[in-house]
Amino acid sequence: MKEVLPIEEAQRRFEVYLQQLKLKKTPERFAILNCLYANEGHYDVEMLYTVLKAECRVSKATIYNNLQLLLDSNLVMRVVLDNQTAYYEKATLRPHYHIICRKCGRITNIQDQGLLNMLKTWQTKNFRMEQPTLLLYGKCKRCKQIK
Amino acid sequence: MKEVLPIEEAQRRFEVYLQQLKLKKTPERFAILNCLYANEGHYDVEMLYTVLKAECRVSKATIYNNLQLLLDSNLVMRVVLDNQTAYYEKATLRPHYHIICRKCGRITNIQDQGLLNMLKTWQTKNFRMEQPTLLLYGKCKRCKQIK
DNA sequence: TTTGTTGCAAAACGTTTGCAGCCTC
DNA sequence: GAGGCTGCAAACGTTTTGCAACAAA
Repeated sequence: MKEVLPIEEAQRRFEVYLQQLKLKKTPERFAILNCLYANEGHYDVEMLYTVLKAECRVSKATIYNNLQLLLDSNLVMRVVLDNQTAYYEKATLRPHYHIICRKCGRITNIQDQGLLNMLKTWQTKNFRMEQPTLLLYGKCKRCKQIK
Repeated sequence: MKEVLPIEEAQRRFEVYLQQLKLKKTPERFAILNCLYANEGHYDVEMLYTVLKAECRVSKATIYNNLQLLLDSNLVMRVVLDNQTAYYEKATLRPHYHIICRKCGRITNIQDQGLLNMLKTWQTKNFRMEQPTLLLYGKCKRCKQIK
């Protein structure tokens, strides 16, 4: 679950990626990367904007643009919940899925090799599958108790 | 996969549901129900609006309002894809999951008791799970050939 | 007749685009 | 210095809300 690149390595790879595409190393780009890599958890654009705004001058347009860049570089992942909001998190080295509490909204990552294997054996001749999106909604321990 | 209520039964249940909540049986409400039950497939609001507009006078606000009602009555299901769009379909009697082709956008329903069972055994003491959302993105047979 | 429902328009969001000025390289 | 990148504001697309007119019960 903690299998993510160290922040310095992520930065280095992002530099290489930008260089390859002849794109510029702007402070805003690294601010977004750093925010996601320095923290656990899942951020929507609004949350990112709030956090980043506190430490530097940045606009939402820039955040949107650069999140796309970070997705393309595979350093960041995106998950869309059934509230139609996109959340961003640092990429994990192995696939993971999400548990979402309906009550408190908390998003937790889970990994399960058995499940992953099962899904892999599922390849039908009619469909070439990408990494599956598995969202488990429900109530977390804490919220279960509150009832 | 074809395990859905006959349209007449769905209508009857919707009537009962409306009655219980002392809501009115408006033609718009049944037009939406009928559209989803008379057709296979997954409709977003825009598609529903186009179809319904052709056969009767209806506004999008009404469609939005009544889709919520149909969801609450469990006669209609909603799935949100990673394009952040909500799609609506008639409810199936057993859980199903979705295969989505990245190329042509086609959404196909799948059922798998083995997978369902596996997910059920997954109940952790920390989480009470609702029906899982499983989205399988990839390329369908047809689009695989086009390459 | 009563009350919920409708269509329309406006508002409220989230996201994208256009553009003048700025900053990497 | 050139071209990409930024912030800002406007545009855009989707969903919600307010309201007067309407229709189901």
